[in-house]
Amino acid sequence: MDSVLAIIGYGANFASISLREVAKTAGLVPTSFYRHFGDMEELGLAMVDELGLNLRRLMRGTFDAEQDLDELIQHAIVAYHSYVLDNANLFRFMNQARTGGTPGLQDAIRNEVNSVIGRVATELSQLLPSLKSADREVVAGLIVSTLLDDTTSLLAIPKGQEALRNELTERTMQQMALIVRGAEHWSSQAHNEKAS
Amino acid sequence: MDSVLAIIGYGANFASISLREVAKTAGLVPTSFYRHFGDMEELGLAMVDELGLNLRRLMRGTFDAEQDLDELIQHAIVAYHSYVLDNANLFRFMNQARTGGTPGLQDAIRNEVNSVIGRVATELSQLLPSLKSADREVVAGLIVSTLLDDTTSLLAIPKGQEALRNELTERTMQQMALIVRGAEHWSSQAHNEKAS
DNA sequence: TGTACATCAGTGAACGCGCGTTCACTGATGTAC
DNA sequence: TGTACATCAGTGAACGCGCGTTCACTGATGTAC
Repeated sequence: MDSVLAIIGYGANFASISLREVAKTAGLVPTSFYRHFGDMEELGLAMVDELGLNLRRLMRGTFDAEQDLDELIQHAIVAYHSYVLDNANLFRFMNQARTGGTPGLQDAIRNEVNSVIGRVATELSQLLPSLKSADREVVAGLIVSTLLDDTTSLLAIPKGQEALRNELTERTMQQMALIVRGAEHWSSQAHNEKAS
Repeated sequence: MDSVLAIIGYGANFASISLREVAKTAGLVPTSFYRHFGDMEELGLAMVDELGLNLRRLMRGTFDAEQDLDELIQHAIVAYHSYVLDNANLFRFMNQARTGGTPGLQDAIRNEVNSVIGRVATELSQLLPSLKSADREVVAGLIVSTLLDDTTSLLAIPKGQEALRNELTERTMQQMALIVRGAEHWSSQAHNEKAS
C-alpha cells in the first residue's frame, strides 16, 4: 500500500498503475503480489479501509474538544488541511478513485463519505440546535462537499506556495461561515411549500 | 473523440484507455491515430476544449432569460441536470481528468472551471446586489463546487432510478437556496475582523 | 479541358516492451507430540 | 529437548497478449497552369 501511494505521489493514476509496478516498488517479484491481494481492486479496497480509519480518527479529534462553533470551524479547517498535506497521496488516491475507480471502488469511497456526512449531521444537532433534524443531512452534505472541493484545490497547489495555501484556507473558512449563516436563516420548509 | 466517450461510457477511465483502443473503436488502424493527435493527452485537451464550448453555451442559455432569483435557480438546476444526463460521458471524462489526468489536463480543466466561476460571479452582481464585490468570487466558488459534487452524484445514479434523481434535484435546490440565504446574511468583513 | 503535382487520411507489416497470470519450487517460522 | 509436519511469504522461468511507435506505401481530393 505504501508503494501505491509512492507511485501516485510520482504523478500516476491508480487506474493505470500495474501490478508489476507495485511489486517492483515494494521490492518484490511480481508473483509475490498475489500473496497479499487477489488483484489491484482488492488492494484499492484495502486502501479505502485505511482511509476510513484515518477519517474517523480525525473526526474524533476534531469534535472532542468542546468549543463554540466559530472556533470549531477554524480549528477544524486548519487541522484538516495539515492532515491532508501529511497524507497527500492517500487523499489523491481518494479523489482519483472516487471518480475514476472501478464501480466497487467508487462505491466503497461513497460509503466512507456518507459516513462522514452522517457524523457531521449528528454533531450539527449540538452545534446548531435551531436546525430542523430533516435539514441536517442537507447542510452536512454541503459542508462535506465543500471540504472535498477544498481538498482538491489544496492538493493542486505546488509545493512551497505558502501564500496560495493561506489564501485557500481563508476562502474555505469564509465559505464555511457562509454555510453556517445560511443554515441559521434557512429552512427547507420555505422551499418545500410548493411541493406540500 | 466520440470513440473515447463511448469507451468511458463502458466503464473505463480515460487514464487507462489505450491509443489502439480509441483507433479500433473509431474503425481505424492504430497508425491513423497520429493523423489527428500527437498522443492521448492532446486528444484529452481537445475534449476539454469541447467541454468548455458546451459549458459556455449552457450558461448563455441559463442567464439569458430574465427572471427572479428563485426561479432562475430552479430552472438552472433542472436544465443543468438534463444537460449532464444528455452528455453523461463528457462529464464523466471531466470528473476523471480533473483529479486523475496528466498535470496538463488537470490544469486545462481547472481553467474551464475557473472561467465558469468567474461568469457566475459576474452574474451575482445583478442577482444579489447587496453582495460586496470582493465576496462574489467566494460565493460563486461555493455554488460551482456544489454543482460539481452534484454532478458526481448524478452520474453515480444507476439508469432508470427516477426517484433517486428527483431526490438529488430537490437536495441540490435546497443547498442552493441555503447558499443564497447565507450570501444575503453574510459578509467576509465579519470574519476578517481578526485579520484587519 | 487536360495534365502534373501537392496534400493528406488511411494502410499493413514490424519492432521491442511491459503486462497479468500459471507453475513448481524454496526456505523460514510456528506448532504438535 | 528433539523431531515431524503445516503454514506461508517469496522466487524464477515461462506463456501469450496488447501496447506505442517506426516505416514505406496507397489512393483520393484539390490546385496550378
